[in-house]
Amino acid sequence: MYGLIDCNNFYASCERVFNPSLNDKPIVVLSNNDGCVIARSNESKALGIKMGVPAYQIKDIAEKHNVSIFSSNYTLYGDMSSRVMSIIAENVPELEIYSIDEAFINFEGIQDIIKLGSEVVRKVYKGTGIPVSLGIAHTKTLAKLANKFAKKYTAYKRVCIIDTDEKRIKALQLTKIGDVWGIGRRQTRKLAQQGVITAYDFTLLSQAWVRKNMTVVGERTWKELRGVACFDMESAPPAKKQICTSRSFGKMIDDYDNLSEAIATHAATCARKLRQQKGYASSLLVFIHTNGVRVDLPQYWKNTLVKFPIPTCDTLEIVHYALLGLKQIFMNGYQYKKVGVIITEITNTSQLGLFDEMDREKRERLMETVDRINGKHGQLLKVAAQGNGCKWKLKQELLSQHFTTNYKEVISINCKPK
DNA sequence: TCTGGGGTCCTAGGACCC
DNA sequence: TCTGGGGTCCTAGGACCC
Repeated sequence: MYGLIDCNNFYASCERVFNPSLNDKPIVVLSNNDGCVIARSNESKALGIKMGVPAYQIKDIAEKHNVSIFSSNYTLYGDMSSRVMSIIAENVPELEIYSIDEAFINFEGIQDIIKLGSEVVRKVYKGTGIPVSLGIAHTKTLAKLANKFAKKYTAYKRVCIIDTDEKRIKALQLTKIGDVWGIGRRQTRKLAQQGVITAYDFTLLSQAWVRKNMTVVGERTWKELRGVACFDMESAPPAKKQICTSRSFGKMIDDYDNLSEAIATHAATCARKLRQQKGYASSLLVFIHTNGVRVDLPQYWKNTLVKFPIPTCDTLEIVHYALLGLKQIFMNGYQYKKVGVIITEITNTSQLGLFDEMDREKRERLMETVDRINGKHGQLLKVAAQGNGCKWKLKQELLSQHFTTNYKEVISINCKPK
């Protein structure tokens, strides 16, 4: 049996843990640059605030109902996530971290799954203050479905199991096809033309039709909903094949110097992520573009691929090549909105070059030291080309404290002497 | 005026090889 | 008049996820 455990309204819950006065109050968390809504507490959902709407569109409703609005605080959410995950991992036989707020559990060999599941849910809440829900079933897709029921109906007490065919069919009949894991907007529309409205309708289609019209991807979902497992546990996440870092600017940027600082910073971030997975890259892609929404301004979208002579994970080298790429594509006279770096052709070994003159061992030691210091002190050491980022940084006007990762921002409690 | 960021997988079609 | 067959690799585009 598979379990899918998932944090309820994760980002909103994280904000609440350190600010209990927000319990039972509407909260929303915004995307980077305070752009649009990416997380809502139940109270905000009840107010009709939709996922993904631009922040300015909820201004009125937020004022009227006193909604607390936060910029994304990924440092806090990432740290809370690892606390949640480690508590789960301590209590179950096998865990697959699927996203920042979700994990699959393998319950193979467990006698009383509901008992253990309920205990994990309780322990996570007790240990972190984050409420979680658990769905259990024979396939991952059905476990996802069970999880939705665990969240929706309080009678389940946050744990819902689909362990009989009767329950499975009932759950499928109550689920709209678009809410199934793996069925997106496009397929929902296509299926509606076939008269498919619920997940149950979908399972009644012929396998041949599904295969022909929805490829093997759709066929796997079809099988999983019928109780045939197609997705196994993946405990050690496979190394990434590409690593991308990009950001939109808070304000548009038109000069080369600021653009190059942003590119250098993204390249350095990519290099750090690359070293974390012990990889080496052979090329990178630099891209820059203007704001497509502003049709009144001249538009420019461009990217370029830079090949490395020798695969590397060295920040200094990768920043250097990224800046070479930027030089090739930069054009004066445009208002740039977004830039990024994508590292590609990742391998786990580096083939040394015959004419390579760099002392690679020494540089690897340097990078190890940099990573160690930055790991403790939060990106203290930088390449000079990264600059200070004051002109192109994110818009984050409503940021909460880094309660768990910065000594200066640890929560303080005022105790008045009696 | 204002709308995120980081990934994966699959398929079709073209280039190229023997 | 008539012009093979099988395979790999790469890329772009589409679809999906959180």
